[in-house]
Amino acid sequence: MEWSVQQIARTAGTTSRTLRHYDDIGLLKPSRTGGNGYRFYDQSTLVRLQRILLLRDLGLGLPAIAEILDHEPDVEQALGRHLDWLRQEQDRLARQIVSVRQTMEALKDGGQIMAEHMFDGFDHTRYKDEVEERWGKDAFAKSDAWWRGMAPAEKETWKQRSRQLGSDWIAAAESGVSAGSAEAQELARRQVEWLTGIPGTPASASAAGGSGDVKDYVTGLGEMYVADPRFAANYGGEAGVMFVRDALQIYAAKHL
Amino acid sequence: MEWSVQQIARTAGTTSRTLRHYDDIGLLKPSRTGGNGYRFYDQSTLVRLQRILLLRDLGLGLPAIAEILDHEPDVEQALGRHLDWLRQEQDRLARQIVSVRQTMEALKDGGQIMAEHMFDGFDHTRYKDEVEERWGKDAFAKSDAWWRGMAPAEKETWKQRSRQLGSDWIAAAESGVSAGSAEAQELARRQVEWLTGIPGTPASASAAGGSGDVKDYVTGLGEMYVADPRFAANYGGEAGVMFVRDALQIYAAKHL
DNA sequence: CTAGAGGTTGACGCTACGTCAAGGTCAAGG
DNA sequence: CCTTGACCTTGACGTAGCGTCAACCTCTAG
Repeated sequence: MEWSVQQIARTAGTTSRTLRHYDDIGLLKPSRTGGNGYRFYDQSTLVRLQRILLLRDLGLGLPAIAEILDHEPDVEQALGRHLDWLRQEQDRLARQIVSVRQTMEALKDGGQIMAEHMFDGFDHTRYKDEVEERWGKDAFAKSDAWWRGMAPAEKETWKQRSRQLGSDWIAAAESGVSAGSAEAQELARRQVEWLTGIPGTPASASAAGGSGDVKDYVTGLGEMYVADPRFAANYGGEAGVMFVRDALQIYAAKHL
Repeated sequence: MEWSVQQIARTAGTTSRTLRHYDDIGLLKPSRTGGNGYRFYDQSTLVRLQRILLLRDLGLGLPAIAEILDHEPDVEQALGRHLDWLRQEQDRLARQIVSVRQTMEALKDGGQIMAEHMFDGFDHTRYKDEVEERWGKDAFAKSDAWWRGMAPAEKETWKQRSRQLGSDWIAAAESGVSAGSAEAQELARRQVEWLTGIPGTPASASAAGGSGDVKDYVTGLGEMYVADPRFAANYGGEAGVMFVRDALQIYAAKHL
């Protein structure tokens, strides 16, 4: 008993194109090929096809399926790995769903937010809670008022400096220089200088006088960067933030 | 102020290749192109890039992103649609996870299961609960014993008939003939004949005598096919099962 | 003999870039 | 002036799994 492509395709619930594809990649060869090139399939190939389709429905890729069918003992191990992969995908989707909903809420709160902050990589309000908790409500209020009072052009310049600092840090970290190098220390100096411009922080308060607070503040900042995953994204991954932290620590010990 | 590809790429946290791609597809054109072909970007293009990357991180496709950025009012609607899509994907993954785990458990229970039933498209035990609930435990026990007592070759023949019937139904449904046509009615006859071979069903009990039960049974069978999504898969989708149901109903009314 | 159904082999299309390959451009140093 | 090295350019292939023509045989039934 043997069948043509269409017959097999209908029986198994797939298409002839799929069968030709499986033939091409060597996943499922016809049991016989006629002199006219026609493909014919028998029972054993049909069974193999149905195994393939079952595994495919479970979400496995064709190479993985070939692996399983050719080395049967690995089947449970392979399924286990696939299960892990499926769970990872679900987690990823869960995170994306949260992000999308947060974005939508932010857009509802004020359409302006989008144009001004949400989409330009410098969301000043996003850190409200942390700033308040760390440095007091007063600090955030001052800082916020300062920001809102700024002209758009000034804002742009400010944001630009922030971004430039970030990318310079990344470039330095990737270049492989040490955290104590002159290059890194210069960046640390710029970072502190930049911080001095933000009102409500110990750095700005002591811009003139200079107190021991600043040292702790700068050192603590580095630790905070490392602990908070959002900063990792801005400083080129985990290695990047650790580089920033070390550079700031060394700078604080030497100069503050 | 303008920057080169690499500078923009580092600032925004992406690669120059991505920028060239966005240029190619028209998603993000450089603000200026030098006589030497070099791409240069300014502040506004940088902002646009950052919007693009934000939306990309939310999982949107590039065409969707272009849509949003070019017709801003649609942004929340677009995000809503995207959210729906993300949820659907999560559901799909959830179903796959369940399937994979079931398969793994089935493989643990008896490695034989795989070779004999699980993978050959005729999982006789899969319907145990439904069969018991519908026709009583006795019916399932009989049916199961009958199946287990069969020689492999006989089993193959039986499964073959089942598959052949399935694909013939699909072919008939797709050919566009009506449920009352001679072709469909012949299939219905074969289906009833096939059912007669399974012990423990009203169809087999009355194979000789013929009682009113059979009519109800066959009619009910059609309804069950329609209600159960697993059958839809075997009969070429929703339209397919409806065709089968109608054909069986007409046949039962005429001949039983 | 001629449809018509069904078969074949290419080959492009789709997502979003990664990854060579081959070759200009530009600033700095010998 | 020439070289080196960093940075830029335009192709073009590869990826996963087929869908979808296109152009062209083959077989069967009327």
